Amino acid sequence: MLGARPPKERADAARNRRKVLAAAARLFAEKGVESVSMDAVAAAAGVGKGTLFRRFGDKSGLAAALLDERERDLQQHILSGPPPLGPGAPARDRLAAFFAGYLEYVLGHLDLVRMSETASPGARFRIGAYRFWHRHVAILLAEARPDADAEPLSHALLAAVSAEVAGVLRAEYGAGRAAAAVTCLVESVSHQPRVAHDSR
Amino acid sequence: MLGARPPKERADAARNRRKVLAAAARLFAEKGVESVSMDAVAAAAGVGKGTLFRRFGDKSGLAAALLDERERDLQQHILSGPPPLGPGAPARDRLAAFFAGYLEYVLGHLDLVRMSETASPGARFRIGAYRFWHRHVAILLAEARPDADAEPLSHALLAAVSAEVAGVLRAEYGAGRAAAAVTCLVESVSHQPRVAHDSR
DNA sequence: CATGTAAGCGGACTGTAGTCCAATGCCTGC
DNA sequence: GCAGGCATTGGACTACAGTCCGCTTACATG
Repeated sequence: MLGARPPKERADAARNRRKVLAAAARLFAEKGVESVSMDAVAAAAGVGKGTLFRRFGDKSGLAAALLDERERDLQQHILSGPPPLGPGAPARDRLAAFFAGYLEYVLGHLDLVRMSETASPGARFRIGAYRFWHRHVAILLAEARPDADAEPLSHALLAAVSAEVAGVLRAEYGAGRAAAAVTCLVESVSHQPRVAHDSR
Repeated sequence: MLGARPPKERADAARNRRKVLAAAARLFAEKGVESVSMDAVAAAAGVGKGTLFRRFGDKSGLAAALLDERERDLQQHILSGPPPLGPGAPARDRLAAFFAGYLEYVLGHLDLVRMSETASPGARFRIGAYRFWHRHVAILLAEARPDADAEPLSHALLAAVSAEVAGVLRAEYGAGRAAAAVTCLVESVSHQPRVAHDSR
């Protein structure tokens, strides 16, 4: 079986991981994500810098780890919650519900998500969670718009709810108009277009 | 009058600006944008680091300055070139033409554009050129979709052709499918939707 | 041409992300 | 219970972006 739990985590490693996450959560809440350095996190957690980086890779990895729980929550709702977010509703409605929910999630943790997406170039697309969202959207989109190329189109749609863009939308127009614009975008794309009028 | 050419540029300053731009262009072409440090640019140009930063603000500013000429070219075509990129075609067609042209521009200078957008957080939205593209798209969109909130929606559309997203699209699906997806997105959004069937 | 002055200059300095490797101590097999 | 191997550790180290400020020099003015 593939899920043979690769090796195993040593006890001191697990302890350090918990210490780091606790310290990071506290510091980020206290001083704001931007102004907390990795040195500060390491010092507050009482571990060395090397440990921090070995475990989380880089700053975006640390942010992703902190977001993990919230993400799983949304993922659960998608996989087995009530419609329209969960299964059972038409693809169009599930798409709209997902984007609304995801936008809310991003705006609720804007700084953390931004860091997880921008700390290193292209970080956003390598995070495991992004692959999940992309897959979900692509599957629904393929159903709603069988004429379109769902995979690249899904990346294009998800671009609109990246932390940077979501942040600008809310800052410039407020949360309400931001959400409405995203919904409009998603509904426009998930509608099957009229058949071309010169369809021979 | 406002356009009174604010102060004026000192001769040595102009000379240094040219030296920096030439050196940066050469270094970037030689070694790749990512692996050239600002120190290296300053050294190659024979100026101090302070000069470099005073003039261009930060690394994204330097990249933007190098892209300036190409950008003006596209802007010219939009403002006074032949349709559908220039004026004279229906808004929907102009939108599609703009996004196709802009995607080509981004992919043609991917590393430079990426740096201009990501060197500092939110840099993309502060660059003067972005404001121009956004304005252009918003005006066309307001015409094609008077029912929609054109300004935030334009940000959402432009997100799909950011350097990060465009790069991933081309890397994963090739330039052809990337362009097709962007076109599909834009056309979907710029089509007036069917009137809701329960329109009372 | 002489002079005042402010724009411009440059490089030392700071703070941060991320790397590296010798020392440590956890776990496994006996 | 013990020993030996190897994952883990931690902090010194590197490289880089961006700041600061005392010195220089181009230009306007008389």
